[in-house]
Order: sequence, then structure tokens, then C-alpha cells
Amino acid sequence: MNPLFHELFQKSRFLTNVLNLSLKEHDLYASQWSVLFCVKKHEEMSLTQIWKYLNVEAPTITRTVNRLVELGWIDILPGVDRREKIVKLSERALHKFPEVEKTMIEFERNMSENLTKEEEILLLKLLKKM
Amino acid sequence: MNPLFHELFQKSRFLTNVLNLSLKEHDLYASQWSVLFCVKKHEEMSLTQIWKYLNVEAPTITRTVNRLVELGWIDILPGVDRREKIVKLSERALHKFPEVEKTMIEFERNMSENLTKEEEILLLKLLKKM
DNA sequence: AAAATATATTTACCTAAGTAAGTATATTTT
DNA sequence: AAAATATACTTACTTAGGTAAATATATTTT
Repeated sequence: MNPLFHELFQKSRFLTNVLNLSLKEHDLYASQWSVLFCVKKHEEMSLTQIWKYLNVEAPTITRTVNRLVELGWIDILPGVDRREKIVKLSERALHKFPEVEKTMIEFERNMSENLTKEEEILLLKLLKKM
Repeated sequence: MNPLFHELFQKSRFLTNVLNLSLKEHDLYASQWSVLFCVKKHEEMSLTQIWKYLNVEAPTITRTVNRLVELGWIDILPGVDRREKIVKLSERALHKFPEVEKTMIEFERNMSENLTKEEEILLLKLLKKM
């Protein structure tokens, strides 16, 4: 069997585990971070915007956002369209964000330190091409 | 944020979804296939051998193997050491295996058709190096 | 305006993976 | 031989993702 796919799945699982471990210090999981990150970037987002941006299905975002609301990272604003839920970072989340970001940058640095900058760019290019 | 990790996670999720769709014709999931594949390769394996080979935790394999036993793909042989569970493919699984393998080869061909052989080798190398 | 259709989110149920703690059996130490 | 430790697997609980179907609200057609 083609070892490429096996390796890709393994690496993905490994990186998720390491990332979860890194984010533990902020009581966050990787998927929660990915939602916080894109909401921060766009300031306000509807759930549909989030799941389209992150390329996952709607129920996944319903769940993660609900958890983040429970944990106090996210506030819900009622939209004009009463079907949709508009979401933004809470005060506390905005305050904590830079520290979490620091952890993320550290994680990314550690996980790519075996690659030169050129290799990193090449790897990204090949992944996208596949 | 470094787009490399985002891309890797996305691609992994995408490939898992496509693979699950391909394997649906055999009523199998990707993770079930990975267990069947390594058990076939080694003929007989203990659960510990399986989870070490696949680089996952023990409970994951307990669950997947149990499901495969239920579905009739795997038989359990009692080991000499009564703590351990030795596992092999069922007759039916051995019979069906080549067809599933064909599906897998087709999947791999489709998913790597945008890469030249050289790029494929390079991608694998970079993933391993990371 | 009523009916039909579309969109946004949720609910229910499934696989897939993790950690922590429990149980049963082997092995090693004392 | 008894006690302590190690190993193999399981159980309970959590996140993370998926599909299919339900619900509520908007929009479009008739």
C-alpha cells in the first residue's frame, strides 16, 4: 500500500496530539483554537461562515461553539436574520488571546524546526497540489 | 498562523472522508481497513502488536477489533498468555480482501494523480522529516 | 396571501481518537 | 510462597469529525 497516505494520517494525528498537549495550559483543544482563531480574525462570524471557512460540517461547529460559549470564550449576538447566530470573542477571550497565540507560534516553530524554510514552502505546495 | 499545519489537517480530513466514501461499497471504514490490512500482513497479531504498529492507543484497537469481530471480518484465537487476544482474518475476510484492496489501490491512484512520482516521493520524505 | 422552496442551525446517531482508571493474568522480587 | 510490579486488555468519559433528518425562519413562486 502507498505509504504516503499512511504517513500523512499518522503525522496529522501526531500533530493534533502534540497541539492538544500544548494548548492544555490554556484549557483549550485544537479544534476550539481553530474556531477562536477565525472568529478573532473576522471579528464577527455566523456559524455558517465558520464551518465554510474551516471546511467542516455545520454540526461540528454547533458543538464546538456551544462548548466555547459554556467555557466563556465566545459571546453570541443575535443577528438580524433570526435563523442565524452571530458570534464574537468574549472580553476574557480577547484578553487571553495573545498568550494562546504565543503558545501556537511556539508549537509551530517546534514542529517545523526539522524543515528549512524552503522545505516548508515546498511541503505546503505539494500538499495543496495533491 | 502557519498555513502548513492547517493545510495538513484539512488534507487529512478530506482524504479520510473520500476514503470512507470509497470503502462504503464494502461496508468498511478507513480505520477498520487499516486494522484488516496489518492483520492480513502479519497473519496473526495481538491487540498490542496492532496498536503499536498503527501508532494509536490501546482502547482504539479494542473498539475497532470488537466491531470487526461483530461484522465477521476477524476471528479471535486464544493466546497462550491468557491476558492477550490473538486475532486473524476470517475466511470471509480473506475471500473479500482482494476486492477491497482493489478499491484501495484505486483510491490511492485517484488521490495522487495530481502528483508526479517524484513529487510523491518528495512529499513522503518531507512529511517524514517534519 | 398562501404554498413551495431555500437557508441556518440543531438533534440524533455513527466512527475515530484520546486519557485515566479498572481488571485479569504474568512475571519478578523479596 | 507471598507480595509487588508489569503487561494486556477493557471501561468510562471526552473531543472531533461525519450523515441524515428535524426545526425555525426567510425568500421566492404562484
